[in-house]
Amino acid sequence: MKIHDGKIKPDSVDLYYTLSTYNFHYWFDGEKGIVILDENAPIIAMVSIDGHYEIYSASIDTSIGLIEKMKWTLGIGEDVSGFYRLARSDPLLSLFASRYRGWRLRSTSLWWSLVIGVCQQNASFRQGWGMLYDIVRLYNRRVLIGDKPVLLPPKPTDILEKPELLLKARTGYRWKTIVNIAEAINNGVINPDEYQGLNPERIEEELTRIKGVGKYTARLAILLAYRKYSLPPIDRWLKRIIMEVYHVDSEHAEKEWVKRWKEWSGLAALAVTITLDAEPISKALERIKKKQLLPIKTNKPTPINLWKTSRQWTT
DNA sequence: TGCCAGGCGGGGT
DNA sequence: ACCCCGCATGGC
Repeated sequence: MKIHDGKIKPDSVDLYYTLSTYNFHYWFDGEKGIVILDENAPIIAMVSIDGHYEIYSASIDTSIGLIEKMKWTLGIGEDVSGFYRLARSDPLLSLFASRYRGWRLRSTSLWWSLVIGVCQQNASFRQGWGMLYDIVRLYNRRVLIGDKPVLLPPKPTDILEKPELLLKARTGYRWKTIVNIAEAINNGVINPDEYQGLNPERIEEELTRIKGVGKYTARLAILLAYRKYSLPPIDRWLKRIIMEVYHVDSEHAEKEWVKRWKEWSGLAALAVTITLDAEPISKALERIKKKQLLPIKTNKPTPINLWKTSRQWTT
């Protein structure tokens, strides 16, 4: 049932960029997108790009702080001027900084952030997001928003009840890692609610205790779930780009990145994938050489058009 | 068709 | 501490 509505002042935030980037068609339609405020209850906000929102909850019991949570999830009120200041004079992201200044990271729960990370392991952009798309479709968890059913990501317990669906979702050998994460959260070995106040190094330590979760996956999850940007998730793809653009060797890539981006290293890493359309590495390097450093119009799936292109992925 | 890709852990040195 | 390999899939 609807428990609240209103309008947020997005301020300097562009809600279209923020809601559309790295999203699927069932969660963003070009005008409205969902923001999950409580994945268990569940409590969901339907947010329009003009700032109007409606909050729906499956139960009457409604916790306070929902509007704050919604704003936080969308990066409203977050001061990212430091990031854009650095980006302005950066050879990779200066164009992005002027064109996509209103973009903010849209947060997801630690659980789902980790699943996102696992699906990027040793896979192309297309393959990884295809897995995520299929996971959501196959587990088919739904909640009513008004009278309309909306898909939600599966809960850890859903995974533990039907782990075999992960193979149907073509996650391959990654299925085991996803089960490990679900178990860790279910057992309380991992406590997502306790980590917001910890420093990212400490969270990374905790998360990498899960077998199959390494440095890259942990850092991507920390970035997406807690908006802590100081530890960059640097994969083979970004490492090659750093070597090319900043003229450093493989061993110094991370050091150079952090030296340049400081506490914004994680956010900058994500921005690079957006501005280069997550192209495979050889294409990405060509784009850099040709100074095509803004997203292009294409029918192939990219971070900014995934919400449109994923429509034709129906399994 | 046979590579190989936005990781990772394990086993060898 | 390193190096190196296998790993499920799908896309090219």
